[in-house]
Amino acid sequence: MAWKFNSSAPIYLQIADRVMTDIIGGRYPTGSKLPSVRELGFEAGVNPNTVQHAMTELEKRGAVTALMGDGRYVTDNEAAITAFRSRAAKEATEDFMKKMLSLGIEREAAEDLLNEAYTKYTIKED
Amino acid sequence: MAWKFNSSAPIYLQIADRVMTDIIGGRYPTGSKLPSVRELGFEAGVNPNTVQHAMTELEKRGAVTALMGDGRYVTDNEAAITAFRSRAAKEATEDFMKKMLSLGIEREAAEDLLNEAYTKYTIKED
DNA sequence: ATAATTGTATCAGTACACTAATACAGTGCT
DNA sequence: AGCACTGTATTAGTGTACTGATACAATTAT
Repeated sequence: MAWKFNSSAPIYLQIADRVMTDIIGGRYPTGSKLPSVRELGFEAGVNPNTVQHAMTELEKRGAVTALMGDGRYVTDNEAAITAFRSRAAKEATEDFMKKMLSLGIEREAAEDLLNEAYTKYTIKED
Repeated sequence: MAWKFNSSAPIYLQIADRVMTDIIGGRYPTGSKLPSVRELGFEAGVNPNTVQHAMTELEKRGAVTALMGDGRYVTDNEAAITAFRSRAAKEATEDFMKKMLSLGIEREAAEDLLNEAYTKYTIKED
């Protein structure tokens, strides 16, 4: 099934972010082999060249390494991935806080909303 | 001073979102007059046509109304703005929660990070 | 009426994301 | 050696965001 893309950002960046999140979240484990650009392109419903573009981005960030003729691998540097996770989490958290403040929503109300969201999500999952 | 834009999303949408957030946050009060497209274009450092595009977007959402030859006004429908705020807050909250979960960060850790962010922010402000 | 300010529309040009097709380069398997 | 798989590169074409210039339309103030 083709992935869902947001028209407001370049597809290659959305692919890069998704794969990056999958790496950080452990769905592509440390040192594991990634699907080929052709495979991912088929899965996502985009041209392999677009996936290639996304992967180049992830190499810039140091998250993956390409081996000519072999494939592409998640970095085996566990510490680096931990650092990626910390950074991504911190950014997401601060962005969330700033967004809520700019909407005129104070700390307590924001925490209440978050609790509500988690509760609703948890109930759904049980 | 020109606004800061993220290269990964169309500028007109970033302008639309910023103005929308300013409306919801009360920096453009209910029923108040917005800066002209030329004024905002100068302030943001973009072409007036780009601002026009952003404003058309906000009109689709029902947040602003244009009066030919006069100017552009925030809707005077207080309830609608409250609804915008609730929706935006809910979306931001759920996006945050999903992002943290996909990063492999559980509820408690996420709440800790949020508390940390607020504490740090509050200390800075005092 | 006239001037000034507003929103709106159109046109041409630039930049770039994305597609598509194709070729080439390197590795591993048989 | 040969095949199948990988990543990489190149080229051409399409769509669209954005700029810039310009013109027109409508309202308000003088």
